[in-house]
Amino acid sequence: MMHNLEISIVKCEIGSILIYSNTSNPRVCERIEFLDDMLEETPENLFTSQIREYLESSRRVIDFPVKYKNGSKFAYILEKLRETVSYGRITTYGELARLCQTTPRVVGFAMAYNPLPLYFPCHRVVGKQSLGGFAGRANNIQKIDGLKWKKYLLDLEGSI
DNA sequence: ATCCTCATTGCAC
DNA sequence: GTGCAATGAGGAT
Repeated sequence: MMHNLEISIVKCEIGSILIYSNTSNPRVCERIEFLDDMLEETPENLFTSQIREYLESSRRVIDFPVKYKNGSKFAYILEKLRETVSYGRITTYGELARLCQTTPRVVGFAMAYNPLPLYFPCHRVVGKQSLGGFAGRANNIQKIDGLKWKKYLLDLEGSI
């Protein structure tokens, strides 16, 4: 399942961002996760520098090489999100669902399974009446305060 | 193969 | 207000 992945770590105000990349050529990012704990940072690389620039507000688009399972409805929804909702903007589950010809519920599911948050900016998808949710984990069993991260990212982008 | 889980919304009563 | 249908994919068994 998780065979040859290397973990890079960037710290921020509220915790750590974990970047899982493969070790083959070319190096691509396969997963991004959030952790409430403050971990030791790893040496700088393409992935950590982009994340750090984003956190310092000098970068608005994460565009390092990634790999994810495409061709599914979920992947389509994530791709549509990435191409239509730019930095500092937000949308709702319902709006994105209309754009993708599905239901808001399914958009929520797609966000919950997002393996590459920040690259696919799922934090910019909010509920009609509330902020909605935020899992912040693609696969691990760590429990984090997801909403705290969603608010942090939206605040960073000035969307509050 | 079956069951469960997971970040929603709008409409009917 | 409450109830419910719509409805992808992954993981466990």
